[in-house]
Amino acid sequence: MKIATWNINSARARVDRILDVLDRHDLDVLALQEIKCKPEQFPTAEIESAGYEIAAHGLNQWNGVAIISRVGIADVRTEFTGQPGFKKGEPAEGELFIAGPVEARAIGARVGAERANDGGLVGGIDLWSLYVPNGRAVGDPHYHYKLAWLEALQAAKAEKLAAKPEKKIALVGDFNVIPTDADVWDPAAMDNGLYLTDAERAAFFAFEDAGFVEVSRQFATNYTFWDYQRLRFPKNEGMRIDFVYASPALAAAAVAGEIDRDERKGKGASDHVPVIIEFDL
DNA sequence: ATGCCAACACAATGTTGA
Repeated sequence: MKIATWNINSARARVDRILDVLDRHDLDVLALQEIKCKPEQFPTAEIESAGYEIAAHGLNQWNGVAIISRVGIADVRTEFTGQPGFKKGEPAEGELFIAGPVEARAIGARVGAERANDGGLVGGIDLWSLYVPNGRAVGDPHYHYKLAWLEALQAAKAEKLAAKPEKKIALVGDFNVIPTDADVWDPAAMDNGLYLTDAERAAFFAFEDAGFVEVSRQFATNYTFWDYQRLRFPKNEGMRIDFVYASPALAAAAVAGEIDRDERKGKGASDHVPVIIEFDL
């Protein structure tokens, strides 16, 4: 099964690129982030015509996540257990951010499963398409929201994995964290060190402590994001912030992978490129 | 080469992102 994750930066503005990536890489499943629309605005007809089913979650023009699959989509969830929300404003004394409505930053579904006679699902992967909050600036309420969001995700998924260690779980998406200094062209260029702080990195690597394995790094070394500004792509001044965490049972099945750097070329590219993993399933 | 920010809502700019 071939799975990819891609921060698309508007699904409506890049329908042709989505269709091209599905076809070119022969993808079974594509997890998207930043679809920037509501489900009813999503380019459903075009993608269904290519033979895929869609589960999309978007509340407004911000954020939004989706899963596209030609191997089935079942048991769709639009938030994870304990997912924090956010509200603008000055936090009260002793608070780091104001809890508010849960944003459209996570969608989970079982893909590639069979339907048993009793109606239950057998096999497949519990796949989550995730768009981690950016954080805006170190110390900003959005930054604390980002850390809380990652910690809540890690806690929720660590619990699931501990309860069923043989489960195939994939946590894929835009983590908005630069895990090591090798994952950015110049660590000193980052505003206030955002994406690089010890707290962000600890939150990122906590998934490993829970048993998850980041499976893209063994197959690919290049960046996944290049800013639109300042010739970042032609100069290859990028960042690696999109990842595929797999539970042990799933990670063992990873046989190939790539980061589709060419997808950043040309007019109308997203600022992120797809990260693709093939599982022997 | 791959090229100098883009998408959205809304109706001129403002918000957001990384």
